Amino acid sequence: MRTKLSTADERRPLVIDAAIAAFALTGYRGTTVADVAAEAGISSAYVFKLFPSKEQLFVGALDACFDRVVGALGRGAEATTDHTPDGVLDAMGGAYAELISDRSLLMLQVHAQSAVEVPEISAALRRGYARVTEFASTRSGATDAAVQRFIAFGQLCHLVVTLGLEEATEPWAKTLAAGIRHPAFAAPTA
Amino acid sequence: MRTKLSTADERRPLVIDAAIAAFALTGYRGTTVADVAAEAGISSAYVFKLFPSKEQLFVGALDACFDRVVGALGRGAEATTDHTPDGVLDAMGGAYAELISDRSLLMLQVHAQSAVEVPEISAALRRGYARVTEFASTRSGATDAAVQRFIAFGQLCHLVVTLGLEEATEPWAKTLAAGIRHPAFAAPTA
DNA sequence: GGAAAGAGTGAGTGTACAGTCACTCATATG
DNA sequence: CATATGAGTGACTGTACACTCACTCTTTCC
Repeated sequence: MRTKLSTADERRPLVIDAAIAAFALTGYRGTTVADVAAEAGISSAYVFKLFPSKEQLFVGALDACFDRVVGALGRGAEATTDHTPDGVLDAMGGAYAELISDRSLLMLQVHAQSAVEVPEISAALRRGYARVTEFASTRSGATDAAVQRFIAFGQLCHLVVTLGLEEATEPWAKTLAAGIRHPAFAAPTA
Repeated sequence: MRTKLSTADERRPLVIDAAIAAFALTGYRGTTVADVAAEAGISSAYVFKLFPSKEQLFVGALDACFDRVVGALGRGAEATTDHTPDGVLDAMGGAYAELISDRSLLMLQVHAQSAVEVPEISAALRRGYARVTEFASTRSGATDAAVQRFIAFGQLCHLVVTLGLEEATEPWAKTLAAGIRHPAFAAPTA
């Protein structure tokens, strides 16, 4: 049979996945709803039946992105044997590096930061960073300074990946990328 | 007299200024050439006489942005009395905080990072960060690790300003914004 | 004065895109 | 079978935007 119907509630998360992938490539303004629809394998008209607007679709993708980030941090923290605050933060960093190996989740955050003039997106981004910061803080028990440093190097990681500096050979690029955990070197999760 | 002609070479840098302001608000895709033209007080047709394309206009604005950043770092380094590597880096940080007090230069960098799928913009951004990193490194004489940290906290600063966390009261926001030099507290340049 | 060069614009053109609508088809249930 | 519900779409609309072009007005220089 040509058609395989599923329910809207089943379809929505799949469209969110497609939205993460599509928006990660070209950002909020640079990506069309038709792009997302194509990635999801449905018509764009149906995307608008599942989500009220492009804006809400992006917000849904961003929320899902932070769900995964927090989940990864939690799993990283779970897996480490070094239970000192710094040890836990370090394990979270490793888990994050592994999570973002396909770049989509990372680029989505970068693109969201560039769409903060849309109030709903700004709010979602704040929500997301609030969750990440609070989780890193309470789960690790690290000092505020250590948590701040953790996030700062996370942001540096975004820059490094965005500019593709992991494979660059220029000295300045190596300075910035030093020790940034490349997916290939990421510690196994289990 | 109604009209006050100036030469194209005089006009171009003014349009660059306008482009920095306009693109800073809504990013590369979210800003129209008409927005830039309005900011510059000329017609959009003339913007296209002065710059070959919107893309080149954005690249011009981005290059000018990094000119100013490097200039500010240099002036900051010049002004400090603490000539240790860390002292110089710190002075540069203060100068940067002051420079970005109007947010335009900061937001332009954020938006550029979200437009890296445009090759020319990606190249300009790499050029810019190369200049900043190399300058910070050679001018301060600091270790690679210290320079990396300098840039990492610069990126954190971008996040803090983008999300407006300087004035936020939530604990997580204070954790991220702690010690980020707010323009109001920036050290005087001279 | 007059001609050349350049500053600057109004009015377009072609295209792309968010969102809508009327519709078709599949499935479920009595 | 009949009818209702909901999945899913093709074709459309209105608008916005990058870029062009033919044109006018100003300045300069002989």
